[in-house]
Amino acid sequence: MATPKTTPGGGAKEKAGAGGAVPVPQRLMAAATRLFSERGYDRTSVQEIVEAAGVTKGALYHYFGSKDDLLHEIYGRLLRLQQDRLDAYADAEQPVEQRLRRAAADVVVTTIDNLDDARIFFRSMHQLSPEKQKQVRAERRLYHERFRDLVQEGQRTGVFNAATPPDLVVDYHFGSVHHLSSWYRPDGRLTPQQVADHLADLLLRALRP
Amino acid sequence: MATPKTTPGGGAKEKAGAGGAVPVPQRLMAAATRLFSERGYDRTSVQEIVEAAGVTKGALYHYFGSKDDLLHEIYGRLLRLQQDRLDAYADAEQPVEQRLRRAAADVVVTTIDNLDDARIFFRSMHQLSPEKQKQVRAERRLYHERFRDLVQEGQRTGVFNAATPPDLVVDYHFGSVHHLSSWYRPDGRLTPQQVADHLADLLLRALRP
Amino acid sequence: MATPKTTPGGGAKEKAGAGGAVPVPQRLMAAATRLFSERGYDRTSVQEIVEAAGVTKGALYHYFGSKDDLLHEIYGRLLRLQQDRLDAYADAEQPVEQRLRRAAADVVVTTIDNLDDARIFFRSMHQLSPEKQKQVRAERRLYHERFRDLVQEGQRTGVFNAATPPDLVVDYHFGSVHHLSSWYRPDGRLTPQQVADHLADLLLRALRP
Amino acid sequence: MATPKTTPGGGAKEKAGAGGAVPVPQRLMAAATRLFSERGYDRTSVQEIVEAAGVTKGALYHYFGSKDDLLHEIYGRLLRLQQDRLDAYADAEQPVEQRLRRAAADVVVTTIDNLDDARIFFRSMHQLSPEKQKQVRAERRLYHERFRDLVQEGQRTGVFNAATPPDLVVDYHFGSVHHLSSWYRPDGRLTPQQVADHLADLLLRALRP
DNA sequence: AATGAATGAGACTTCATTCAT
DNA sequence: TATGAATGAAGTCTCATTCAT
Repeated sequence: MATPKTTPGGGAKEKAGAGGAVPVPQRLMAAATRLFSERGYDRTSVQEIVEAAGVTKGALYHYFGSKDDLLHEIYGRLLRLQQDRLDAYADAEQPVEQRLRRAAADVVVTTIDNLDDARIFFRSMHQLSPEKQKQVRAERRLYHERFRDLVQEGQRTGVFNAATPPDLVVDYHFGSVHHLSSWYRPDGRLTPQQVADHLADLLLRALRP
Repeated sequence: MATPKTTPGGGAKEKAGAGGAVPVPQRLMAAATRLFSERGYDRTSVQEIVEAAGVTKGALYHYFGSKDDLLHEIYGRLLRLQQDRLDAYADAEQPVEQRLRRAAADVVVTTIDNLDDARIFFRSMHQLSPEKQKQVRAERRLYHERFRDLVQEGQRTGVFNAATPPDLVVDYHFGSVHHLSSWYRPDGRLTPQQVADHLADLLLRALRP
Repeated sequence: MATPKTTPGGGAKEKAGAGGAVPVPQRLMAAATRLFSERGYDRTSVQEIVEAAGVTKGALYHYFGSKDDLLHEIYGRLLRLQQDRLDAYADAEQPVEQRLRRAAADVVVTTIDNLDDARIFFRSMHQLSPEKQKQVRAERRLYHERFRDLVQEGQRTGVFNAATPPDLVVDYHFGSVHHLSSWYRPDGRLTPQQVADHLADLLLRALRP
Repeated sequence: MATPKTTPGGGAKEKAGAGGAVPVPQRLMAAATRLFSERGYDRTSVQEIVEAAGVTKGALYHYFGSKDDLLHEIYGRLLRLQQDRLDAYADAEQPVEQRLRRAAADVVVTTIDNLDDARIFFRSMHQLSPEKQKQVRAERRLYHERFRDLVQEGQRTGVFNAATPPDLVVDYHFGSVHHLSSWYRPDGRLTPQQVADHLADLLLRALRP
């Protein structure tokens, strides 16, 4: 694998002259994200991606080792984003109740803001190559555990109802987060923030002692 | 299109002589269900299905109009099952609190009992042909509305907290139901009934006034 | 892999009506043999093979699992032929001198008669998949050993000069056999039988005590 | 086409400062030789060659006009070497019997010492461009004829058996030389010199009157 | 009721080579 | 002297479906 295949889009070399020209790797990622989200990974051909990005197949394979790699990059982008945000909320100096509420609401807003990524995530994960899947799952587990620790802390300190196993509580909340990409429409009645507040409320109410 | 393609497996014509032989359409459905669940709809070839069912391609196309039809049948099977059960719980003569709790728990157990069907449902819906997808969505909406009406009834009568829009409550719960196929393992610590009770508890607690 | 992929061309079902129609698998083998010999395995595309055979790519992959399989079949055909003939000569009731001479001459004639197969054999063996290569090598080794045993027998009984290790004698002779496909031209001065007699003479003279 | 493409590696311009650094053209030739021998010409990509040599594609195309050129260079190197050695042996002041024996043995040792080159030679010649192939064949013919003249001389003077056409004798011997790259292993029981002596013995014995 | 040979379009990927820098 | 992004053609193989039997 040639060098550029590792961190596509990392460099800042843009086409001279065209001030706002978006670099090829980014164009490819954007096209792939939209298409994967619209019609699914398997139903999107490499040909369609490169046409949408305005490049040739050779260019795609210059930057990405495989179609699978594109999917992996999309995952990585979302995972890093969400992990960073969760860490920030979890590390805050606040009562656990507030930390959990904010983290729970934030992941909803972030998911809605990146609804294409999210839809791809929940729908196409099993289409990743086994080894990449393993890697993604491992990162996902870290995220889950961080979230679970918040629940656990609240239960231990008596702030939350301890009747439900904390792992199950996390899956409960993330079920509703995953589900967002199935029903949320940007033109619907509720803003992302409103949805987030409602879902966080439901979670916190469910955890009241 | 030959006659049997309309309601495959409906008739009881089994291979003469072989008392317990499973009819071909059922064998095909079972094989397709397992394979679609394991590796996804697009990654399962018709050839693999017929091999797993022990028949030939001609036989499949004798009973089903297309690969797509198999998927549609799996959906129909699950949808009918869940709609029937929900109707029974919703029509019961009990306080709305109990009716909702039982319906919410039951759909969890039913989903776990049919985890392959459920996984296919949440993962491959967008691979159905547009018209079949429309039909499935319409049936799904009926189901959703029936469930929502229970929530609404409780909110109207003051039994449930009315702070959250009832549609959102339904999506909240069904998010966690969909998510089951991503994490539930039959060999895990919790039985289906225990998971169902926990999730119903969380829902009911979230709805406390 | 579907059934027909195992022994292509085994069945005798020919196109009704066309009395002398050659079955598809044979047509494919013949086209592949000619093309592989002419321009090498890697330089021959599947497209070219099916065009030469007058069928479609789908048909090729119906009968053969891969391009590699075609090559393997060509090998199998030649190996079986040569092994059978060597066995017949080696088992004959004759002095070892005559048995070796006849076997040595026969393999020359057979090689010339199947010069395309032979050229493919010596040129493209390393393009077989590793496991098929292993299998071919094993069969080849049996052939080599059978031939070597003849040399050894003559050396033990004093009929042949024992100065050279018998394995080396075999490689010596088969080197010249392999080389035939590099220089022999059907329109040259010597008939296959004449070449065979000369090469067998050289071998036998080299083995004189 | 830039100047250096004609005689790559001929100049002695090495990287200033790095005393023992091997010049780029040589590094490329060495890498190509190893890879072509290991996996064949067509199966070796330009990318692999430049990676193995530690340079980039641009560098390769700076020194060589094409991938094909690399192959041609390898041929040229071996051909020049062998022609020079044969000339030396053939011109020696010795009885023809000794001159032939020494030449025959020497080509065996030289071939074993350059087994990668030899393997490439006998396996990938047909992958050269037609015109380069013609050129190589012409040089090869000169070599063959020089060798044949030795045989002929011996036959004319009665030192060798004249029963076999001299061209055939040459092909006979060179068949076994070509074949070396198929079976000789450096870790085997026989040293290059021993193999050479055995093969020369066989040839000379086959030529006894 | 069922077979299985055959189709033909389209899938992902590789690669030698060029060219602006 | 050397880079490496980009090309574009060609490569092997898969697959849902049809149809004569």
